[in-house]
Amino acid sequence: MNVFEHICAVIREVPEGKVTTYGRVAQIAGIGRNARMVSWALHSLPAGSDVPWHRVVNRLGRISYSDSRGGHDHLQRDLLENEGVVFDADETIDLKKFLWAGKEVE
DNA sequence: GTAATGACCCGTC
DNA sequence: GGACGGGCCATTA
Repeated sequence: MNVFEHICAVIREVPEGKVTTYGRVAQIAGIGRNARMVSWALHSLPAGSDVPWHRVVNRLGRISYSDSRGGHDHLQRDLLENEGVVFDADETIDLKKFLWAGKEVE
């Protein structure tokens, strides 16, 4: 199976109001430290995908979107805030409260 | 076919 | 405690 589907499956497991990091998704997806593949997957995600890609942020809890993609990152932040995720004054998410534990704590 | 890049993470200085 | 570099695997040129 393509890692792409693995990554999508993991991201779909992320509940609303929660966020996860690339490394976490990569770990759960079974690709270890290949967080870069996660970024690639999100970058290659179709427009009508059921994957909440906006819940995927970097390890610091900041929005990752092609280095803000020139200013279109506000969309992702808006989606997260709409789900109950609060952002810091520095556009950073409080991972202590919103970081999705994942399946590794089963 | 080879070479370079990538919305990143971890380890070390 | 903070900053820098290297590395993982897959995709694209």
